Amino acid sequence: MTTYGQWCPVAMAAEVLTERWTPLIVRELLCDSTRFNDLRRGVPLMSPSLLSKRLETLRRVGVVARVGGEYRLTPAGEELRPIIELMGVWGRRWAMGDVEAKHHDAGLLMWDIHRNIVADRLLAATSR
Amino acid sequence: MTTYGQWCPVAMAAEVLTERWTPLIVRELLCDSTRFNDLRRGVPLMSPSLLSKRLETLRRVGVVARVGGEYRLTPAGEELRPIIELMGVWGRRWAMGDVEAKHHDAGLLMWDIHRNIVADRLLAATSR
DNA sequence: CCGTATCCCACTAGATACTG
DNA sequence: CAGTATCTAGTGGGATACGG
Repeated sequence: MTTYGQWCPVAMAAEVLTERWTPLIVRELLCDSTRFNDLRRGVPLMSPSLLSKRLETLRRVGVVARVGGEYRLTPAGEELRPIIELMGVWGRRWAMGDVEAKHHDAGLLMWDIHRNIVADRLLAATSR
Repeated sequence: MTTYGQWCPVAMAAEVLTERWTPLIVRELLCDSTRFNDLRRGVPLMSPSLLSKRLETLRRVGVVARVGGEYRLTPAGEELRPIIELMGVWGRRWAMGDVEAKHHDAGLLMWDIHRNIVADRLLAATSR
């Protein structure tokens, strides 16, 4: 977790949240996955060693706590919920097929189509 | 921008937002920095070539548009505002000195002290 | 079931210099 | 002012195999 060298709250949050896979792990934890292999099933394309490493990082920064072999969000972790939820709202609106909601701009539409194609290809590999 | 291979809105948003420096660039754009060198001043530790690359990525995914030599957020970009703002709230509460607001847990407090020390060291290098 | 260890390569991003 | 080019070191993370 490299720092940004800025005394800015956004940067602080970014240091925690913008590591690869981390928002998805938090999403799983918010959905009450608590065991290692539960979490794995939520991010099946992530290697177990990396998941382990991320959970350790999250523990170190105080977002996750280990309670009796379970991973649980701390209060600080729980308060990431609105951020993850808003990310979901944004992603659905702007990166997925929620075309009705957005402006019918040609550039955006092209991007949307592109993203759908990519996603379709990947859909074969995963369930969620 | 590698994908997560998940048909999940959180993952879609994460693909855009969790690249290094990106949330800070969006923060600057939300504060009405529009010129390249304005943005640079906001992220002084970032190399210009990387900033250029990030802006191009943001343009490609439809978050930023170039209007007459200026970088401006699209509607999709503008709708990232609540996410960045919440990141700021979280960062201030949990990663900076807003001790009053959090539980007086020893572990968290230690972490807070640690973070402050790190930040103090970095404060010499940057203004913001 | 619950992880850790190891290997290794692609790629990221930092440094620096340079140009219109 | 507004970027682009180049170069390289380091590391993040994917794959795989293994141990508690």
